[in-house]
Order: sequence, then structure tokens, then C-alpha cells
Amino acid sequence: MGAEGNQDGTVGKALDVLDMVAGAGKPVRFSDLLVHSAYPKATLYRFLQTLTNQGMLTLDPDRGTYALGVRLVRLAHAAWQQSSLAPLARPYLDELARETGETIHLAQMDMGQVLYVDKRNAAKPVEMFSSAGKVGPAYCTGVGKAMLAHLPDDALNTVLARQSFHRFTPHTYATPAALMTELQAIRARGHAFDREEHEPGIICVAVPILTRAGRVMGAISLTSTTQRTTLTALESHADQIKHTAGKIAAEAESWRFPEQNG
Amino acid sequence: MGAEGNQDGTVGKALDVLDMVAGAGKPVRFSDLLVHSAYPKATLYRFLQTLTNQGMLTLDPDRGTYALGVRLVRLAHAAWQQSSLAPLARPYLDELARETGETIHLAQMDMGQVLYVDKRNAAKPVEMFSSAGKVGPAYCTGVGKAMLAHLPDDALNTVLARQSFHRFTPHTYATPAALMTELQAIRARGHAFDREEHEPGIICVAVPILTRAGRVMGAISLTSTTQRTTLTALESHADQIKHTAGKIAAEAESWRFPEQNG
DNA sequence: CCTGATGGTTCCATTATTTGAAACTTAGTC
DNA sequence: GACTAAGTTTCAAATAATGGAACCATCAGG
Repeated sequence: MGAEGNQDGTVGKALDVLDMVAGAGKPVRFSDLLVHSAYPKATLYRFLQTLTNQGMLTLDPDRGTYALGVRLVRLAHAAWQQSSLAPLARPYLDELARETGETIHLAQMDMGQVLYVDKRNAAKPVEMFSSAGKVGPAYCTGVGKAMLAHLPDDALNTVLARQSFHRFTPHTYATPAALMTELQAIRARGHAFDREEHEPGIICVAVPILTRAGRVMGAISLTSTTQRTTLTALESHADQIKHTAGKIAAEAESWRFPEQNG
Repeated sequence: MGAEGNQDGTVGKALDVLDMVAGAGKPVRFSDLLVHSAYPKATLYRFLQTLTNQGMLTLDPDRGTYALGVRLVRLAHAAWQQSSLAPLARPYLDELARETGETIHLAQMDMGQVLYVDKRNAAKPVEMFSSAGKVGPAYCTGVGKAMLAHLPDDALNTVLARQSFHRFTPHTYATPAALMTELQAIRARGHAFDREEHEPGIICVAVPILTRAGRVMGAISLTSTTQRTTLTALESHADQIKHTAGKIAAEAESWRFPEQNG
């Protein structure tokens, strides 16, 4: 049930193919792609050639498989630096991690999904690339809901329209209506919870990072497990997180930051 | 500055524009790009629109500036996982770092340049995204030369043709001829040195990671400074590094194939 | 209030590129 | 050697990209 339907000319189609390879999660053969592709043989073939030529894909000549190219890693380095909150937020997250001793996530919105751009893990040393870049659903994660709650109406609708609500756990808000009520509460409260809505046993408090004008830039969450702590205990850190979010927002604004779109 | 030599149809040109934004290193205005661009106003404009639409770029509506989009971060996560040696090499690099106590780099080749995909720093905790994704010259770094030395002739020539040899330090090999001799020595020896060729005071030993068939997959280096140690002392780790490289190569080769459907 | 810049956006006839069915070339099997 | 599956190339028709020029702000002076 992937969202097919691209309207951006040749470039859009090529990026579609790129996504398809990315989505596979591992090297894929031409014919594998062909089956799932909307494009005819020759067309798909030419796209793959072009993308390979451009270093966006690599072709393993032995196996005849395509995989994402390392050029992306280079681009992402630049992207992460110039357009994610992560480099700027780093010291503040470090501080928050030190003070609270809990796992911290920094996330932004990408195409209606939550994209984690940084992480601090209380226990283990950081595994950056392996966690930054991960995506998750917006409607059932703390950071996701925190951001959704502060999206302008039209953007929110666009995002929700693209969602297919899946009931991950018994606590998941599985309808737009239920979610809307929850978002309102979050807006009033200033922070969002994850009450085991995505994964059983995993809870968190999340706070949005907003510009002075109220535009959503990202969100921070403090995550733990039901075994280690309770939601109430986590909530006691809420003000602290808000403070951190505020500092990040302030610094981001002084550096003038690009907006997220849905 | 770089001589444009792109011709991969529309897609290639669009990716060119993407690189241009990446190269700027900071959010750029339309007109800034227009000056440096080979494309006329309307064309460049449409590319920017398309790329923004696709989430490869973000447009800050207040400033009117473009920056790399977070979609790249998501793609890179996948790229790093599925097509770099990093995830697979991680435990081996950890081990090597523990044993030697020195800084370790894992690099691969990208468009004739060295691309660092992972790093272990003896002293400080890792700063992954901020170091993975970095690029450097091939002809004057340990990892670069280690890889060049094992490239097939035609590939080597392609790469060298693209290089503009810059004399970073007095020790830099600044001509293809001099470099060729060095590469021969490296091939014979099995490992490469960086004798302060890129940065004064920085030295390293590097070893290529090769498939059984002899194809270059990447390289590992062990880096230090002239103040802390000597090249001879570093070289004493050479066999250890080769051993690590061998293990990574073996695992990389065995860890390739199956396919799913769905 | 006008006038001229500057920076960004849209039009649209022309042109070049993409498209994709089909033919072809391997490489692998029985 | 004949059959199949996977990958590659061809080529006329369809389509999308091109870019010169016109257009629409917004702002700064006069």
C-alpha cells in the first residue's frame, strides 16, 4: 500500500526508483525491482543506469545487484550539518542526557513521518549513523505527536491523509478523530506522551521545538521503559526538556532555520 | 569552480544542482545559485522546485534560501547500512581500536575521492555523523593511496584524470608519475603510509580491504601525530590491521545475497 | 508618488529527451 | 541443441525539458 503516484517529471521518477532501492533494505536485482516498479523494463533500466552513473546507486557487477551509493552518505553529511537541528542541538542534548540519565531523541518531520536525527543513550555509547536517519510513524510516537500538535491545519491534514493508521499496540490511537482530541490536549499541556502506543513497554515524554512564530522545527523526547520508571516520573522532567527545547529554538532562530514541510 | 562535465540527461542535471547546494555548505538564495550555475534562470528554478517538492531540498520561506532536505538523511541511513562496509566492520574496528589505542578510519572510494564511512577515536567518544560522510583527496591520504594502489589500471586512470594535484604539504606527491611509483611500492608492501602528505604532523598506516578476487572494497587506517609517535611505531601495527582488513573482507564476501518478496 | 533596481515567478513555442514495445543478447538448464 | 529467464539495446512516437522574454513583487531613493 505504498504511496505511488509521482508528479515531478523525470527527476521525480528517478528519485522514486532510488526510494525503491532504499526501501528494499538490501541489494536488489534488476528483475526484483521490475516487478514492483510502475515503469516498463527499458525505462527502469535506464533510470538505474543513470543513477548508477551518478553514484547514487552502486551496481555489484558480480551479483548484478543494485544498492544505494555512497554518494548519498556524502550528501547526507552535508544535509545533516546544514539542515538538521542536530549539530546545533548537540551540546544541549548532551547536557539534558547528563542531567536526566535517560535516553533522548531528537527528531524532525519528513514527508509526514518522524525522522530521528540524533540520539543520546544513557546506557550505551552512541551509535550515531545507525540511529540517526531512522524513521517512524508520527501518530503514535511522542515526538511525532508533539510535532503534529503544532502543525498548521492544512499541513496537518496533508500529513494525516497520507497516514495509514496501524494499531501497533492496544494503546495506539487508530483513528484521526481520536488523534485530534489527543493533539488538542498536547497543545494545551505543552508536551506529549507516548503511552506504549508504538511499542509495548516503551514510554516517553516529548516536547516540540518551535520558532517564536510557532512554526514546528522538531521535537525532543525522553524515553524509558515501564519497567524502569513511570510516566509520572518521566513527566517530572517536562520543564527541563522544555527549557532545553527553548534554548535550541533560540539558537536555531538566531541562525535562521529552514522550515519543515509535511 | 569545478569543471562541470555532467551529462546524464535531466536527472544528472538535477543532481548537479543538488551537489551545488550541498557544496555551498549553508542555505543559499536562488540568485546565489544562479550565478554559479550553468543553467538559465527558468531551468534552474524548475530544478529547485522539483527537488524541493521531492524533499531533497528545503526552502526557507522567510529567507528564501534553499538547503539540503532531511530526506537525504533518511536515504543515507539506508545507504550507510546497505552499501557501506561500516555496519559490518564495526565490531572489528572496535576491537582494533581497543588493541591499538589509536584513531581508526574506515574509508571507501567515491567519485575518485576518499569517503570516510566510520571512525574510532581513541580519546573522545565517537562523533559519527559529523565524521562519517566526510570526503578527502585520494592521492595524499593513507586510505586513498591504499585503495588507488589496488585499482585496475583503467579505473585508476579515470580517477587520476579527474584529480587536480594540490601540494598540501612539502611531502605531498604532486605529480601522477611520482604517485605511480609510490603506488607500486604500496602494492608490493601491502600497506600505505601517510607521511604528513595531507596535513603537517599527521601520519598514518593504511591497509586496503580487498575481495578474494582483488577488487577494492575500502581501506582502514590507523592515524596518529608525529608528536605522539613515529611512522615506524605505527608500522608495527601493520599486520594487525591487515588481519582486521582480512576479517572484514571475508565477512563482507560471505554476507551477500538472499532476496525477499512482498 | 513615481522610478528604477533587485530577486523571484510564470509563459509558451521550440527542441531535445524520454518513452516503451519489441527485438536482441547473453547465461543457465534440461 | 533447444528452451527459458535475465539483462541490454533499438528507434519512431510521445512527452517533457528548455530558456528567452515577459511578468510580478518588494524595496530604496528621489
